[in-house]
Amino acid sequence: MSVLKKKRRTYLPAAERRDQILDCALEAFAEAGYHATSIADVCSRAGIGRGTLYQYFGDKRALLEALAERITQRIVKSFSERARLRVPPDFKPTREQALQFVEQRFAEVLRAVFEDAATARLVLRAGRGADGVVDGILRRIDEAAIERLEEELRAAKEAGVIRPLDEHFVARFFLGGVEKIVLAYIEDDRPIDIRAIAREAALLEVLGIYPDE
Amino acid sequence: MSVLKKKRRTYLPAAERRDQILDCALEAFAEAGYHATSIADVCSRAGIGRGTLYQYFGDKRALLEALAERITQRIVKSFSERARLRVPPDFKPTREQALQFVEQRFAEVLRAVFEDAATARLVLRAGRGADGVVDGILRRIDEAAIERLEEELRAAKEAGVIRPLDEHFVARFFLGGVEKIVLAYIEDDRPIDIRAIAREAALLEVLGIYPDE
Amino acid sequence: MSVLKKKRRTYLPAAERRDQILDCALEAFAEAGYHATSIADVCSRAGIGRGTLYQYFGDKRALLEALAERITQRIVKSFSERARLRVPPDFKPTREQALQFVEQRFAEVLRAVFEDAATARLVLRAGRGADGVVDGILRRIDEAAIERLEEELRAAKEAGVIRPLDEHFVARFFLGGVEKIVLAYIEDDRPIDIRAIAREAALLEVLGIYPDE
Amino acid sequence: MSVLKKKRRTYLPAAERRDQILDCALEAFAEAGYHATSIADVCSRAGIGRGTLYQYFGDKRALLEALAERITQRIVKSFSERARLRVPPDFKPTREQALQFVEQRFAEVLRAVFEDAATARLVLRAGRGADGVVDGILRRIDEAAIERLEEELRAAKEAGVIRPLDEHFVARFFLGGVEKIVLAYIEDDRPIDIRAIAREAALLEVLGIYPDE
DNA sequence: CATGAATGAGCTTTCATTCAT
DNA sequence: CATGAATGAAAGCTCATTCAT
Repeated sequence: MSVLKKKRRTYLPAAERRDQILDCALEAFAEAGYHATSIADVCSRAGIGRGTLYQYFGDKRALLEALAERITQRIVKSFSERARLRVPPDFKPTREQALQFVEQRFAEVLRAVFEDAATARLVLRAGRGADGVVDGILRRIDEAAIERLEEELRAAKEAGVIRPLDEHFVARFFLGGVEKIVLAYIEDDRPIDIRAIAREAALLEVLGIYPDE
Repeated sequence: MSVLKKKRRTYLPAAERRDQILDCALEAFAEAGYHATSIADVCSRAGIGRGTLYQYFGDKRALLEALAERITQRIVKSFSERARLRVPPDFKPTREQALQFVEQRFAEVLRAVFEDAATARLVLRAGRGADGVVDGILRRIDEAAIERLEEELRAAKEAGVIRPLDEHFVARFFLGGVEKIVLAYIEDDRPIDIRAIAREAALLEVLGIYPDE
Repeated sequence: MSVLKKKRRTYLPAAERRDQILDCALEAFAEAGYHATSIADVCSRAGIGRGTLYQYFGDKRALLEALAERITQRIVKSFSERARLRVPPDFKPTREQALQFVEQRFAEVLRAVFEDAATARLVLRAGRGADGVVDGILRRIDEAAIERLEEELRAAKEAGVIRPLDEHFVARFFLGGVEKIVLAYIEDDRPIDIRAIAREAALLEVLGIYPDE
Repeated sequence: MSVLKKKRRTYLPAAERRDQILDCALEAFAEAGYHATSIADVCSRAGIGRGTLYQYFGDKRALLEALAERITQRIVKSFSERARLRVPPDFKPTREQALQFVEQRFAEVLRAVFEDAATARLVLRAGRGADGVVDGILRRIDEAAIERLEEELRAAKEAGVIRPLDEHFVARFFLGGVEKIVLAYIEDDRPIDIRAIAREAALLEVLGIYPDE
């Protein structure tokens, strides 16, 4: 009778439904934050009943954990697919070569973590302080990125391509810098210009701010 | 009448009571995060009834806002007390001079924002993603710091003391780096070693990672 | 297709499937109680999908009703198979004869109702307070037993074999006593020793506690 | 404006409020059973908000536990107030004396446990099978009564006033009988005639069913 | 100024039941 | 006959906020 949104029941293979729910949860968390998002919000986005969500995720936290897990997987995979830095003996890159290399490396990390604005929002803002357990998971994402950067720095240092420095500190410091820039993009709702960020950050990392003599 | 430890009702001048409540709130938020902290937590720390708190703050968010405000004030005051960078014409600092200057500047910012671990926790973690409005306030703290750094960079650039660069980007980037380092201290529950952080960050800022020729 | 332990779908004639489901339901209810048992519990015990159960039973309560019905049937049948007490005129049993008779009678009732521990659990504990309607059904089981005992008492009284008494009261009272004892066995998870219970109860019923003169 | 039941907020001393809630809960549980009673039911009976109930009881089970506790207390108190059976040496009661004594004893127990119909309902029906923990508490009530009866039987046996018997069995058995009778009253919604029950039960206990010679 | 009992909107979660396959 | 993904009413519970004292 009524033409109103009675939204016929739809069936989906389990794996697809799970992914769909995760997509909706990501969207919702990114928009409003974890706490401000209710299970009902996520479900209505997904066009499912509340009970359905609970067939796939034990509770609200599990949803966020699964989301974080999915991101972690993507990053780990992205990193493991690229070969590690191999510096040939006695290779002395020019400044420009060094710049390009660093820039590429940054871009790679950025693309993995901030593939889309929603994920960036989740990792950098919506998920923080949400819950002790989830905080831990999000931190692992950072640690994975830091570790990766660190390895590269170590290789470069050993090859004498960069000056001696505390790789862990530097890796963390620069990831922090990059994240802060990404955050600014997010907060202004601008699309994240990964290439530009990577370029500027590389310049900074390689040259510092001291002028050439 | 009652001889039981009924925690005799205490009276305090309004301003003092307000400050005391804020102190307790800061403590509580820093320990458990904004959402995980209940009004009752704050009140019992302050040794007051729940109604009393509401005579000083309209709602829970107002508490966080007031806290952020207090921090912002401190930073603004701290900054305005220090003279702006004045570079004499034709002054060419040595690298060491530049380093020392940058280090001092970082230390100053760090001390203002991360004076105590609780405040650092609040700004960097507990307050994030807590609430749209509050996020805005916390962002203002960052913006204040960035602006300050930016001004100095601009002055230095105009004096030709540093290479040409996008001051806003650089200021934000380095604040992000510093914050990330501070966050690591917080998460490991180590006391924040402001001097060491400032030194390392200055090195990085001034020299980058490229080796001397 | 799938090689996974997908528990191949099995087909059963309706009557058999129905019985199997009832067996599983009895087991589950006895173990955890009616409310604490979920339809899913019963189904997984039976190795069937949830929808299947609903082809045999309209709802959860119907399951319990069917169970109670099955027990009632068994008791009624058990009783109707045994001849009623026939006291020959002018027969004066000795005490020992009376005792043996009463004991046998108790044992018979006990065996019918408490044939297995699961049924006993259901009737005495798991089903109680479960649901208004079901309570009524369980009560009918009791009433059947009471009625049976009552008839025998009446016959005995008319034959002058026992002292004058309110048969209904006595029948109910002694059933209550016996049930309480069985309950104690159940709660301690001991196997129900029907013979011993019947003996003690018979002694009590026949002799009371007053000493012989 | 509206004259509708806006039910002005009422304040009560904590102890009174607690008792009032317990009274309402007893009433509700007795009428509908534990599971079928919702927290909202209890609260609306008490004319309070749902949150108020949770200031006094941690959760729904705690409500039932408190109720059981209150009953246990009353029984224990009632028992401890009465002197234990003291049989003078060489005392041989007549049958009638024995009867009167037993009758009094039963009446006492009955009055303690089944003071009001609602409590009787709770103990015998509404609370059973409600929840593992509460079942335990209700069982303790029974055990208290059984223990009491047992002690008296033991004293009587030692004095040679009754025949040798298993006191524990007999105590439990007779409590079961009495409860079953009370249950019948409850289920038929008749007022519990404690005096009549005690009389009949005493007759049965003392004399059994075997006729006088 | 201070209190804490009272409140109820709103959230998460469960689970008996339905139905497209 | 059988399935299990989907459902949503209904429940328990939390906690920021109010207000009579």
